[in-house]
Amino acid sequence: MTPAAEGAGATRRTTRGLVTRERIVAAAAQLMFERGVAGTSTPDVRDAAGVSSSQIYHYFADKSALTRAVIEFQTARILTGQRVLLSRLDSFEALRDWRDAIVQIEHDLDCRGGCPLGSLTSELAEHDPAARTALAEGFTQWTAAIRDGLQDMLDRGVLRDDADPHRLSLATMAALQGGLILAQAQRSTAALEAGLDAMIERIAFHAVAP
Amino acid sequence: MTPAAEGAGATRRTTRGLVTRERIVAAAAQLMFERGVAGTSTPDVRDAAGVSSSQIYHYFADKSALTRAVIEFQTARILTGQRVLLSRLDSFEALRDWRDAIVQIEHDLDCRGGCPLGSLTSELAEHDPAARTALAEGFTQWTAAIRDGLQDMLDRGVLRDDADPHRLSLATMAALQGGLILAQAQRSTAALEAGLDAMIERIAFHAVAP
DNA sequence: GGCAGACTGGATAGTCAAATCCAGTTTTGG
DNA sequence: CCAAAACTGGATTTGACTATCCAGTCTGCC
Repeated sequence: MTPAAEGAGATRRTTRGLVTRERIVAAAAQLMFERGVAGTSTPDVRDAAGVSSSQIYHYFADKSALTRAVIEFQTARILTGQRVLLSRLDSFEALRDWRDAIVQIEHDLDCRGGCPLGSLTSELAEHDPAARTALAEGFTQWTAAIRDGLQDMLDRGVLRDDADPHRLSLATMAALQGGLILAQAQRSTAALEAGLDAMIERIAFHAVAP
Repeated sequence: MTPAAEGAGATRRTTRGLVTRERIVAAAAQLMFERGVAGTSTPDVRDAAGVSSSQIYHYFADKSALTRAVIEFQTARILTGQRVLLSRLDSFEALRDWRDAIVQIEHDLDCRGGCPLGSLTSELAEHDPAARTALAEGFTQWTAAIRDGLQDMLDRGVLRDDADPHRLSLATMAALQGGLILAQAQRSTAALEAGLDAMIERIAFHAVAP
């Protein structure tokens, strides 16, 4: 009946339908970012997206499926939104620009909302296995983007051979996520700045001597 | 009518009542840690604590008040639970022991649950100001415990004067929180280990030369 | 231009949790 | 030991949210 559910195989929808679907996901993403998943009801999404209830269940099997679409949406949003910065995260200057941009964004938001993926993680990881997997994949891609930049620095001889891009990128992502959590709790970017700065300095420790 | 609500001023309860109250908080804390606040209903807490519904509302004005009590409970639990390790977090050996203990705990939990405070933060910070304040205070105390150990190392000449205990403790807490989030999403302690190791190495950078 | 099916809107079951009420029991202080 | 208050248990009310249903509309295709 409902031909699509989600996923790849099913009969594709019209352009108009896909636009509507995307509008629902975008509205849900915004609301879930602001209020959390549990704090976002389907009537809320309906009103914000300017559609009717049945449409949500036309495009998504249930709220859980919608949530998974939101995770993919946020992952894509982060990766494309930071593409300019991430694609050449291959020098200390670029690292510092990236750090400054993140701190600036958080500052502009008055430290509200944390990380779009991090917030979803603590809310969903333990009772929605599919969501947890999708979030893990999102973090993996994000971390990989950082790792690639560091690998590039290593290949170009900016970093010494004893630098481990994979481990450093994991540590950087940890500092970022924790910094965002603390920013949200304390309404201050101090921990975020300290965490990212410490990681950049840690990476700089592996730089070839000036 | 309900004389207590919570807080300091009101008529104090009997020992028996306080024990019951504590049993409710402990049960709620465990459930909220496992399933999140929204995923924990008052009937769940009632059953887990072995009390009846009305008792919960006898001791707490509403679910929000219970949640705040859980935050204080978890803060106290962390600080006392890590007291042995935190009280003398004043050498590199102690730092590594602390790091190992945290990784071990997370490993024993199969990376489930994240941080008791971190999980609550992303769920509550944006729609419960009192909870956000309580969480911020919890993080501040926890971070201060780390900072005191680093300050001690600085005072004893283990660290050089250019080390900033406050900033280093903030960065360490960020790496810890982010590491726990990533552990929860990826069911692996890799990022937690990388983050904490990087911070310890970062601190070691300030050590007086051997 | 007209038909099949995709798409939409609002109304509505059915479920579950938050919070209240009240009758009965236990504890505490004098 | 006795009264007053604290405490307990379960039933109940109220409200909100998830998910479904169905009648009507719009779109794309021939």
